[in-house]
Amino acid sequence: MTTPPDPPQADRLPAAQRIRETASALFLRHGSRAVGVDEIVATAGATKPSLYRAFGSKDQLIAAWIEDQAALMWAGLEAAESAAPSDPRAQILAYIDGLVAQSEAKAARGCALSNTVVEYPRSDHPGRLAAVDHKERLRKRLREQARAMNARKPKKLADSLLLLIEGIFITRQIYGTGGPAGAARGAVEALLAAHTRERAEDGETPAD
Amino acid sequence: MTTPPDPPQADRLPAAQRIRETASALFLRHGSRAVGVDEIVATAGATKPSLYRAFGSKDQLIAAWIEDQAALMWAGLEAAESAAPSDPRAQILAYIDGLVAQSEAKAARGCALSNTVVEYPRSDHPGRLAAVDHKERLRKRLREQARAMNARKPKKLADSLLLLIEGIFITRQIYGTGGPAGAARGAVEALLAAHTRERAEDGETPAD
DNA sequence: GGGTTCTGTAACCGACCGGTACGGTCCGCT
DNA sequence: AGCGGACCGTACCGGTCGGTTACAGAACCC
Repeated sequence: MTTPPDPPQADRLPAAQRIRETASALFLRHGSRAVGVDEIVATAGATKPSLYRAFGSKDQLIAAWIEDQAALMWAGLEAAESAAPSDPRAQILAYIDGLVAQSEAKAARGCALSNTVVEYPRSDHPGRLAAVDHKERLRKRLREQARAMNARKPKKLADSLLLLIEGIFITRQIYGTGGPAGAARGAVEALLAAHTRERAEDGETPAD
Repeated sequence: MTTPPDPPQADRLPAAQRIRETASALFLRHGSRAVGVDEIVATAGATKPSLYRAFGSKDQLIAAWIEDQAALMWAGLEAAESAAPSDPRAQILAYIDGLVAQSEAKAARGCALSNTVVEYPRSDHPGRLAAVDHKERLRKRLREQARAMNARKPKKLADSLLLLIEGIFITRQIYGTGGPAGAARGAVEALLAAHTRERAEDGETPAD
């Protein structure tokens, strides 16, 4: 009698998955710090014990969310790569174009990974750790692509691109949809040109 | 008898000022969301009523802190401008160099304004409003400087610089002191060169 | 049919959150 | 001398935070 035993009951996803998806949506909209566990389980139509059975703590739920978001990030990168196989320059441009396009979406709120790093400055937070880890790997990947296109200073080029990419994410949050992201494509083209122009004056450390 | 009436009593700053300075330090280190009012007043050697009498609410204290941080930002910009009067190109480079240098400081945690925008996605937060306002003005100022150096597309140049500047701030938090900020100077030089090189192919909208 | 797995109910915890009513102390002014 | 206001601290408020417990019911598989 205590249990009004779940109205439809069937075709419902398991509680852990509902919680994960609901938390993802809420975290994206309001930031993981602003969303409480009570709100998550209430919105998901689940209960706190289910959350803690599946994830152990709110911090670990955040880490799981970060992994999901990182997977999306990698998917975007790989889509850009497969869109122009064996043309690293076109891959980079396609990736940037994708980021700019999604930053123009109404509800976009930058990069979940970067936001989490900002929200949790303490270096021991599991969500922050996961986010930083993926960002390091992104840096490596960009370096590989910079090398693949025979950039004169691949590390500098990759880091310059990283500055622009991260800039796209936060400026979206600061300036809204009409923000500086619109200049990203042109900036990337200029940087790529500067790093791959033939026989320039050159003359800095060859390791860059 | 209830009041052990303040040991030294003299030469102490007023409570409001102690609270403001203490809050600033704590907000910078841990983020304004992670710091509670109890921690602020305890660290400042003050009490909560003093905080609420002087600032009205925690949100307004955050807004006051943002104003302080914005003043520092403007001071940095004006220092760069007066360091190279009537040479907007050198001013931009000096400003970027200053940002990179301070991003290499041990305890640096990016830009307080940008961080606050990330921490408070809701558009009605007084701290966020103040931060966005100053960032808009920064955008205007960069456009003026871009025009002053006769850039071919001053708006695009200014926005490109903004992407790099914001990129410096967050990548500092993601990658630490050895991060992509080191590539900023070179990237800015490349962008300035691309926008001011004489008689290039040109051919885009003249309003940019 | 019996065990296992998954889930919800309901109550609870200590800590901390932002915020406030009230009373005291000290000062300058008249 | 006396008074008012600026300033500040003590003590307390209700609410919410993340996290936990014991228990009960439903569905599934053998």
